[in-house]
Amino acid sequence: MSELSATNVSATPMEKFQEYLVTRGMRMTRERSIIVEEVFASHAHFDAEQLVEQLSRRQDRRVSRSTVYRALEQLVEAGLLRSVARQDGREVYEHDYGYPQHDHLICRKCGSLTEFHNSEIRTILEEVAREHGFRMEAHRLEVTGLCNDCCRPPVTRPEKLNLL
Amino acid sequence: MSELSATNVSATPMEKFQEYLVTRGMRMTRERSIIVEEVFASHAHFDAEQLVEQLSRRQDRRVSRSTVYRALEQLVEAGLLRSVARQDGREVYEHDYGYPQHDHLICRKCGSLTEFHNSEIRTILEEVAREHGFRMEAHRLEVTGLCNDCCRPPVTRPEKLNLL
DNA sequence: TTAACTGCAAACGTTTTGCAGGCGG
DNA sequence: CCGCCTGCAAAACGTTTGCAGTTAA
Repeated sequence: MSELSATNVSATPMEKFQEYLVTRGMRMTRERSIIVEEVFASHAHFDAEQLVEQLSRRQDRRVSRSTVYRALEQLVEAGLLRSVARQDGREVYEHDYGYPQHDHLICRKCGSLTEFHNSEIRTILEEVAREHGFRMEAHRLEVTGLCNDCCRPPVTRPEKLNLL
Repeated sequence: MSELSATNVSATPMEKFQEYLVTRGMRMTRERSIIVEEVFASHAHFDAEQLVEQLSRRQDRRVSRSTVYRALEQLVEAGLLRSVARQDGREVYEHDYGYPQHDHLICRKCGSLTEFHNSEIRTILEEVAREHGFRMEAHRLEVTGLCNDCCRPPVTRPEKLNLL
């Protein structure tokens, strides 16, 4: 029962981060708590730049870019966030903690990021890892192509109409 | 039969690149051919920096960093290379043309990159894409964790031997 | 001949870092 | 009060780009 804290799955992100910090002699500062609050206020994908901008609109306190980058690294390490893709040269993050495992369809044209869930993939990867004596910790699967909206060919009209 | 060149799968990488270039009014220069030669001389994964360094050791001609970056983009576009992962902030490339589809196990400790093949994954992704009306063009699957060698705990010797 | 290509150096955008002062526990 | 944390500015990093001269076709 002494391991309860280590396996507690019902804690809030803030509590989980707190736990991560204290077990490493680190501190829950005002800046870190603001960042966690902001990050978990919505479920959207985001990159460092977007987070910096969102934070700059808050009135409670300014958080510097450096602190944001440092916190993102810690949140990933703590298992609260994961980096899921790279877009326009920036790392894209999303909630990891308390959010079901999934992967992404990335449209190369409009940049849209669509989540999909398929449990077989994880099963296959576990088997593959076992075969290779590899201890899998995470995976990142980016499926690129054209989304439903961008699939439609650039021709505005079918050839048939040109018969006239 | 007029489409032979477009569907020719037995051409060498050099020939295929040549074809890509001419159909776009581009030219097969000395630099580009040296790069293709160097890239397809071995089957190892590499990044731009490594390629630049390899090329700098050649005696036939110096190829600038800019030209390397420009060529890498073209080789990916031509379907000869694909970027498979990102390591230490650098894009990692490997042969795409004439090489069976596969994914990678990436050790976060030693950085080793192990290929594995699993045809089910592709099948699943095709199905997922269909369900979402997504036209899949490619996928990138990075499985991170600890490789066989790095799995073993950091203890250098069993406690037993310390009994003496 | 001429337009695509190259090397150079400088620019670029993201991310990291050294440091002096601030502040949590 | 110790030492972790912050903001700042500057550095670092991989990559891209403008340009003037070079070269393939």
